[in-house]
Amino acid sequence: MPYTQTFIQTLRQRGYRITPQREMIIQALVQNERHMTAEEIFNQVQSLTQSTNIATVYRTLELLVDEGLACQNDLGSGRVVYITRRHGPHIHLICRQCGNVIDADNQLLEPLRAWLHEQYGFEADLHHISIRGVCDTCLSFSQS
Amino acid sequence: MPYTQTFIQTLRQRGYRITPQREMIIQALVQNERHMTAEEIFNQVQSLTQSTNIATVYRTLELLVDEGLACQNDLGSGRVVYITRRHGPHIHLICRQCGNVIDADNQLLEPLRAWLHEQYGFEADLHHISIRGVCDTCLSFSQS
DNA sequence: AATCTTATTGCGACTAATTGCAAAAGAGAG
DNA sequence: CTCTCTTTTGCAATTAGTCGCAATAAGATT
Repeated sequence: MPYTQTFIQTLRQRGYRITPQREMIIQALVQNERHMTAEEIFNQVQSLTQSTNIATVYRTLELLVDEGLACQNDLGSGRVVYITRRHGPHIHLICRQCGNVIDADNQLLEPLRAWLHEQYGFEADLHHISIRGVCDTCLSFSQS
Repeated sequence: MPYTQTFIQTLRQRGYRITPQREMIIQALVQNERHMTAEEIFNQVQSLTQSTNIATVYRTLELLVDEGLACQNDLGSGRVVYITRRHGPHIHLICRQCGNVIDADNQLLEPLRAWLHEQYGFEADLHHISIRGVCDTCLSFSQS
């Protein structure tokens, strides 16, 4: 609950209007503390009140991402997932053969981030990054 | 032309059947030597023969990606683009505010690739990677 | 509390991409 | 060349996500 309020205060301070819809969407995302699809969030909000629309969920999530409060990730499931930035940063290694997702440590990204900033003035969002490839298991399969 | 044939031979060797549709799709992708959407490829193939379907284009492109012959990238335009892996590797820096795409050098990715392989046995596909963030111009805007 | 301005919402239409399934066709064997 | 087996295709339906626009409602002002 308190973190939900922090979220809402931040948005208010930045000049955005706080609507019941936005409150409920943020609450769903904060309380679950995991990757969620827009539809999962929509269903949770829907169970509280009928007056919500999937388009509003998408728009609110887009706002949170744009404001740097949430991360958006395509984990290859055919649906984009969202999570708050409160969650510790990590790399998602997505196997393009079996579809498995491995969570890797992201310490190696620090030099990359620094370099991109230095060379291109680009503030990279490496908090939750997805990298595609082939996993251990699938590699040994194709060798045998 | 010769590279198209190399492509086709590789697929044949791996047990895939070569159809006129696949040949034309591969040819379009190889000859253009740039990022292309599925629809662009479809239109080019369509101009050669009517007997093609957009679903086949998507399925063929998916095959090329799975077989490591092409790269798939979401550059934030709302449409996924494809390019052959013959093209030199690089990083796409996508600004989440203005949508601009900067092409960066990818030399810094080598240590990351080596580390992912060592630690997780994961063969990362860092050939054409997309990184989201905020660009130079948009950063200085928000500061002023 | 009433009014005003403008951001936000809901709706329906639309787009990009995927999927299930029957029909078509590639490639190997005879 | 024909037959057979299995992959691939085309089609139509479906899904995830976006967009334009009129109606609604935050939040500031009085």
